[in-house]
Amino acid sequence: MPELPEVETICRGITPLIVGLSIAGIIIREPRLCVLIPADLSASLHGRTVLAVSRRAKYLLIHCSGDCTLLIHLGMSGTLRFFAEPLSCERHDHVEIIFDQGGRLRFRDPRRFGAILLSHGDPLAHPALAGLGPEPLSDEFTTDYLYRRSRQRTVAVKSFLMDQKTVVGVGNIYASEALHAAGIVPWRPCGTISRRRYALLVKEVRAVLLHAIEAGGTTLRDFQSAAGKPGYFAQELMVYGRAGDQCRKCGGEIQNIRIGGRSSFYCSGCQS
DNA sequence: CATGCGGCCTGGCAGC
DNA sequence: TGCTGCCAGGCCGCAT
Repeated sequence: MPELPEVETICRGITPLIVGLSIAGIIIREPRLCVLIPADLSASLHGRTVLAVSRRAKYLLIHCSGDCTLLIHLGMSGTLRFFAEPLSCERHDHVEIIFDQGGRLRFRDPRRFGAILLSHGDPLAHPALAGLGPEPLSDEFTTDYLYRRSRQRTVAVKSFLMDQKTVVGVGNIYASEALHAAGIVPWRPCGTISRRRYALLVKEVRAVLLHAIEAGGTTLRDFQSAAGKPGYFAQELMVYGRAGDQCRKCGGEIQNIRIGGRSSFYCSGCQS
């Protein structure tokens, strides 16, 4: 589910709801998601105040008092929702953070590919975050950077783009979308792409992500914001999930092939 | 080192 | 209706 726009949507959604609240406790029903055992996690968080919420790559960072940060990854199927009132929990409601002021943050993740980590000190130095590439919406993500990094490499440009060491936050949906917008066929070896085309790709990656954030993310099946609302970018997808349909730009037929084990969508009319 | 693939999990859906 | 197989937004570790 969640690529950068979805995580950003959650981040913006929960920030005004939980900043300033203090943590009364944490309920962990599925310990496999957490690196720390429940008792340790609970002890580490109890009594701390939420100072800020931010996003790095596809991780959500909940910054707490005492130099302690909760890192939450939503995996493929995770959602994070805030409830003002206690509600009975459902299947796959694995973790819940309860606040002294009332309200609770609930982490649901049917496929359990998500993770909850705890960082002391600088969260960006945490092993989960330390080796990641630049943020696509930052100044570090430039044509030169992508061009230089891709030289002498043979991986498909789509896999290159989805590699979180290249650039973070771009997953299967937005990689297909950005490559379509840039007119680049997804299987092209990344080392054979010109600087000029990378310039366009950088621009289109940024554009598609910003556009998706504005729409509140893409809801294919179960993504929802912290308030439980779906994202509206699905209706604006140009290629993802549209195999056999007409390209909205050129009328060609959208193709679906597998690259690096992932479904990849493109239009042979617009992309080369 | 770079690349490609299987595995981790469950649910939903198409096809029989 | 019910079963089977396949697919799914991510990422890690292993074999080549």
